Amino acid sequence: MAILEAGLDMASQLGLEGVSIGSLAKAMNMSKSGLFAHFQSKENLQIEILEYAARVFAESVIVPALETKPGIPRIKALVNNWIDWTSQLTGGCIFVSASADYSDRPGRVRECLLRQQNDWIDCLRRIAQSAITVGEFRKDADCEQFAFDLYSLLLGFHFFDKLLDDSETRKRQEQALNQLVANYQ
Amino acid sequence: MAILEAGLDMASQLGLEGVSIGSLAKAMNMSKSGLFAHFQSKENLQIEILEYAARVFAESVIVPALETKPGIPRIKALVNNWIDWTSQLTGGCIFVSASADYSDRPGRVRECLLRQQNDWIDCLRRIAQSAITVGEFRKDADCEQFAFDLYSLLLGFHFFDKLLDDSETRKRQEQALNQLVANYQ
DNA sequence: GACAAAAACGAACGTTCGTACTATATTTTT
DNA sequence: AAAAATATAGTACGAACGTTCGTTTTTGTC
Repeated sequence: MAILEAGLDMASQLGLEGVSIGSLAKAMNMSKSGLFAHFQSKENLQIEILEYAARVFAESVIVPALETKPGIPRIKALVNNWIDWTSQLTGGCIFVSASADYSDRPGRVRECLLRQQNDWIDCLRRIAQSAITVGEFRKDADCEQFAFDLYSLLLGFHFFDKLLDDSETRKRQEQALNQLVANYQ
Repeated sequence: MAILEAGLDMASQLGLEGVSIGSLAKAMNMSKSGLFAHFQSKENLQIEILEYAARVFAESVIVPALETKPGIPRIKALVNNWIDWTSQLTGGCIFVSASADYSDRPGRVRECLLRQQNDWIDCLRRIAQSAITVGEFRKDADCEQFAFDLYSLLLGFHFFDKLLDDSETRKRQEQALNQLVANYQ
């Protein structure tokens, strides 16, 4: 849906909480009430934006990575896709900003986000597991720890890339990823 | 100032943008206009909260770490102080959430935050440098890279600790830190 | 105790927020 | 072609937003 696409773009700039019915309606050349009728509350709108983002994320980050050869190539593909995904969005990764915003704001939006992020961590863990299976990671490698390490790296990249305008961030990320992978071989 | 302390607490839960003059006044048992008179705009309030947070951060995270023996003990002290700082705040680290919120919101608040975060990265870099000086890091260790790696680790910890309620996060962070330090020895 | 300065107050400004109704087009189904 | 379902628009609402104003209360100094 076009509304959700515009909502996602707006949320990436201003955060999920910054998407107001009025401003989104204006961006869509619609009346407030006309747009509001599609969702029945702001909370529903936020959740639908989040779920739309998850669909885009899955098909542009996860699916293409899973089509790559398991092991280190798949890991690098996933990382590159993730970085492409964040630079595609105007403001930044909606899941990163929402995670900061909703860490202490109970409700259905938080629950939705939590479910999604748990799925994402699971995905990272499984990719490490497949690297073990094909023999590129040590047999006793800690997949949970790998998920923690890799997501930390991505979050760090996101911070340096979006807030600071450090031209060397991409190189830093590549070096960190190489070191990370080496630690598990 | 007591207002800034309450403002910092509120900002850690709701983000800097979520601190409204009215709600902060209510929390302080003051009138909106009485509180407003202290600052002359919301932007000023946000900046003063940010600078107050930086003062608290400096004296509770950085200063005690600098009193520790340079090298790995100082690094570990800094990390532990940082974690204490984040768990001290109700919601989460104000700098983390503000970095996500203001990555694409130009203005004086963003400039202030950017200055502070650059200082913080500098601090991480210097701590790596002092580890080289005392001979605990390789002579050719890349201090910039270390700052990137360590802050990524802290951001990752913050994410796992605040959003997910993963009881093993602390252990994951310790293991990642040990690995990180080992990579630079 | 008088007096100036600083701090807090209550009321109102115009705007935007999310939400609730009702009415009019547009599309789909029968 | 009629009927039903869907989408958009219009208007209004109470509340909260940041901000301004003039007034009162508190504080410190002589």
